[in-house]
This record gives sequence, C-alpha cells and structure tokens, in this order.
Amino acid sequence: MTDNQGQPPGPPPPGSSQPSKPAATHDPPRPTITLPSRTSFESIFSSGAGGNTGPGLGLGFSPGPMTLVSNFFSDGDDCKSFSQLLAGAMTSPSPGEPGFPQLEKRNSGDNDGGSEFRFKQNRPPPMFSVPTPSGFLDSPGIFSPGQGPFGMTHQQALAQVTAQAAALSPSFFNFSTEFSTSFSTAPATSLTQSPSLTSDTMPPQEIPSETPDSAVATKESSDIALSDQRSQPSSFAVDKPNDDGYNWRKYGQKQVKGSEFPRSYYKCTHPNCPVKKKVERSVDGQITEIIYKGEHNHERPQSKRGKDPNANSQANSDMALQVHGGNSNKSKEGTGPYSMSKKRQESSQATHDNLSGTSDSEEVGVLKPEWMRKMKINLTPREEIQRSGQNWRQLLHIGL
DNA sequence: TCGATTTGACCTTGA
DNA sequence: GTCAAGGTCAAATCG
Repeated sequence: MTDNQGQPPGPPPPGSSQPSKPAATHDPPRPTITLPSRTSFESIFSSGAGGNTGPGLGLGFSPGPMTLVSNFFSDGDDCKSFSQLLAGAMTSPSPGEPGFPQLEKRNSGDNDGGSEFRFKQNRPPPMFSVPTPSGFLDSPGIFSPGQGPFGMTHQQALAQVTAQAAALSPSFFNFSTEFSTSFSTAPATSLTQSPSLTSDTMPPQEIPSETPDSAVATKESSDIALSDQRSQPSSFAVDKPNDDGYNWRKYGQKQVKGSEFPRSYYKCTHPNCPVKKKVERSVDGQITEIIYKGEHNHERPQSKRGKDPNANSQANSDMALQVHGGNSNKSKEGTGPYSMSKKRQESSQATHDNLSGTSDSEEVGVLKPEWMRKMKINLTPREEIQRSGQNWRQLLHIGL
C-alpha cells in the first residue's frame, strides 16, 4: 500500500500533540540523581533495598535489571547501589495494583508469528504523570522533594542510573541495552530514555554513544507505549504509537469488545513489510496496549532522527530487546522478551524486528548470553524478569 | 496532488 | 451451522 518512506514524523496524530522531543532537549529543572556514595544513599534506602534479588521486595524494591546492574558495578564502585537507587525510586504502585502496566506475551498461535507481544497498561495512575523527567543527570544530587518518593519517577530514576552508569563505564551501555532489552519493553525504554535525559547533562563525548539510543529508543519507547514521559506529562501517545523508528500507517480502528478503548490497526508502510501492530489507547490518548505482529523485513528508516548510524544499532539493541514479539514460539516460555541474541543485537535490523515482534529463530534461544555469564548472573533472563518483574514493570509504567 | 486517517462494511476465525 | 468478535479492506475525507 502506500508507503511513505521513512517519513518519520508523520503527521502528529491527533492528540499526540505532545512534543516528545523538545522535552528531551530541554527540561526545566529536574531532579537529579547522583550516585552518592553508598553511605548517603544507603541511608536513604536503608530499607534494605540493597538486596536485590529478590522478590522479596516486599517493600517494592525489586532487583530486576537494576540488580544486575548493581552487580555489574558492585566491584567496587559507587554505583553499587543501583538497585537501591531504583528501588528507592520505585516505590510505587505494585504490580498487583490497578494501573500497573503489564507486559504480556501471548501466543496467538497464528501462523505468522505466532506470538504477539503486548504491552499493556491498565491505567496510568496519577502518580506517573510526571512531566519531565529528563535530566536527572545533571546534578549531583538529590531529588527534589516534591516529586515522588525521591523526586522522580521510576523511569527517571532508572534513566538516571543508567546514564550514570554509562558515564562510568561505556561498556555499561552495551550491557544495559542488552539487558534492558531482555526485559522487554519497559526497561529498555527506560534506559533509552536516559539518553535524552542525559544528553543535556552528559559530557559531549558521552552523548554520542548514548544519544543514539535515546533517540531511537525514544521512539521505540513510544512504540511500546512506554512512554514519553519526558515531556509528555500525560498523554504521550496519542495517535502515533509508531515512533519506533518504523513508519506505520493506520488502516483500521475498531471498538473491541470488553475493552473500553478502541483498537487501532497499523501496518508498516515499508513495501512488502508484513508487520502490523494493534494499539489500544484510552480515551485520553494514552496507549494502553500495543501488540506487534510479524517481523520487519527491512531496516528501520533512518530519517527520523537522523543521523547517527550508531543510533540505529544501539537503538536496535535497545529496541530489540524491548519487545520481542513475534514468534514466540521459541521464546515462548523461557525466552520471552529476553531471548535476544547477539546476532540480533548486532544487526540493526534486528532491532526492530524484535520490537515488532517476531523473529523466530534467530533471537530466541539465547537464554544466557555471555554477558550474563560474565556477570555471574545465574538467573535466566526469564527468572530475572520474574523476580524483578515488579520493578521493571513499574518502570514500564509509562503511565502518564 | 499525494499521502494519511477515518470509518463502515466485509471477511475470517473461533466458540 | 450459527453467531459474535476480531481483523482487514477500501471509499471518503482531511491535511
């Protein structure tokens, strides 16, 4: 059908008036997280968040990705308290609560990909409507009192942490990306966002590496409906859930029974690309659910953000991980969102493929990537996810 | 004029 | 075999 090649920004969908980008660039005063020396931090999170692993996070802390991260740095860095950081930042809605986003993968059993990935968000709780997150990096500091537990949303926190980590260790990003990806959308998104957040604060050099992610990721995130909280306080999504780097064309909309929200159907505009996605959004324009189907058979159009080749690759990884939709055959249980293989990560294409959800074989199957082994992560991605599920879910909560 | 979105109708699928 | 719901098509409309 019609494809508009690479025109990224399609006409702003109704409702999507929210500028997601501007925000990225400049944000007013934002809370910043600094990785304080453990001491101070710990005192803050003294609740034992340090822990991590666990599910135990009765408090709401969850180890999740952050845990891994912290492990990563645990060798001796200030960063050790990632999980703590997050944990602290995350004290928020718990999964069980209404309004919690849920990532679910289901097997559609259909031929083409079988499984669909859907990111579902039940209803954004008010608390998530934080307007601008961006930037925490800039300051060393402290969260401003007024915003959430720590002055920032989960995502913010995560983003910040990520950013910092990146700063500390370049390699981290790779890891994080991968990692995040494995956790499916949420994490990825969050991480991705960080770049934007960071960009202003991070040193120029750093930006390049991250920016790409963010740029792409950012888009992706929206795709996932994750959110763009950065600048959009509340409805980021509106009509174009498409900012995942690919171009989408809406070809239908329908009121789904059982759902108060209408479902929109999108197709990838790339010629011959079979990828489709269904997006459900609430009345406010908030995306409540996105389901990808199929696999992109092309690379993501580059125009959107422009320029950074890296952006693609990086983003890819990020995204790839984010939603691995498609064929869950393989990823079904054990692999879940996680299964992204290095191959995929490396290939920019893959990036989105995952997102779009599909791919069969290639990515799936790799439960314990090397990095995991290196990091001594014993849990399988899935396990990790499960254990940390709360956290990352929270992160996902894009609420708005 | 072109491309995207809207929207009602039609087709497919599953119970 | 029937019905309901989901998914897709395609003409009309809009920017």
